[in-house]
Amino acid sequence: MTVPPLEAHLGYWLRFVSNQVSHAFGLKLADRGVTVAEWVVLRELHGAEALAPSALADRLELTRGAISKLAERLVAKALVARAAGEGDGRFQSLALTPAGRALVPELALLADRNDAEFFGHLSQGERAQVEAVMREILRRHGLKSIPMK
Amino acid sequence: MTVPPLEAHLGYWLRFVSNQVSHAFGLKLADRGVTVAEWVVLRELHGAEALAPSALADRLELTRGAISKLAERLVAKALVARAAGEGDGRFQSLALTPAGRALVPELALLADRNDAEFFGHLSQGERAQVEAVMREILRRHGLKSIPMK
DNA sequence: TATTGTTATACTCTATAACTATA
DNA sequence: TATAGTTATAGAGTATAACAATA
Repeated sequence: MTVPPLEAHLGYWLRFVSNQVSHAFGLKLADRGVTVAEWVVLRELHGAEALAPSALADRLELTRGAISKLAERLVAKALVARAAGEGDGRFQSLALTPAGRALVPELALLADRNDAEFFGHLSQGERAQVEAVMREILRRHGLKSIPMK
Repeated sequence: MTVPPLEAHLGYWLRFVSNQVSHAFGLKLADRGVTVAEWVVLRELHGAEALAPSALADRLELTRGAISKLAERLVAKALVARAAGEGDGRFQSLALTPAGRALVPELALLADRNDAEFFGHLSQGERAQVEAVMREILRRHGLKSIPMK
């Protein structure tokens, strides 16, 4: 029986490259004391006044438990502050602290730099095509909450 | 200061899609009692009589410790057998058991199916282009040991 | 009862470092 | 001393499930 090699699967290549890219980014972020998952939360909070943990969980497609743990770490680092939500007492509110708000643009530069390192050699067209393919895959799989802008 | 959204980075899309693809594959493999990392080791061993842990570590770009742990799990599942290497007594030899050898083609079908689910809608040309982009990135970053076939 | 959030637990994946055995 | 391998430890990332508070 003929077994296709690992490299026959596009999923293999994607996983390999994605791991490299994320790992390299993680090393850059580590200098600033945050992880990739934490960066994603910080960036998401930067776009809003405040968000409830459940709203974050929805947007990032993580469980509430996972968000809770990430939030705990970010609060410990004084980058995020917790507050009681208004009205319905079950809701919490997560918002960037001034330190967190100041940090996000710096981390964004690291993200830019990392992307440039791995994808900078591609033409605009190539980048757009890869992005289009990825968006289409997510769309087909009914993945919600990706801002299609 | 304007901060680019997460979606401005190709690395973000890659990570998102790659995680989805790997997770879906992981669910399929879980039915057969193996993980994605274990599958990669099994597939690698399928192409050879036997391999030393250090050879596997080189090919898969993992540490010897990581390989040791994966091998331990695969041995516990009776899919891989350990033997003493010949000559130099420091070397071990890892090889598929008959059960392991029989399982690999079945897992390969799952890999085919998973790839088809996520990438089947792409044209041959699109698939080839994405793969070419990924290979080029790995090449530029001096990543060794990817069989360029 | 249903929902929000936290906490406890667990597992994969991976790394680093200490250690053993062999060379 | 150098190399192959194992083991111990750790931490990120994530999930599920049990639980508390609120509705």
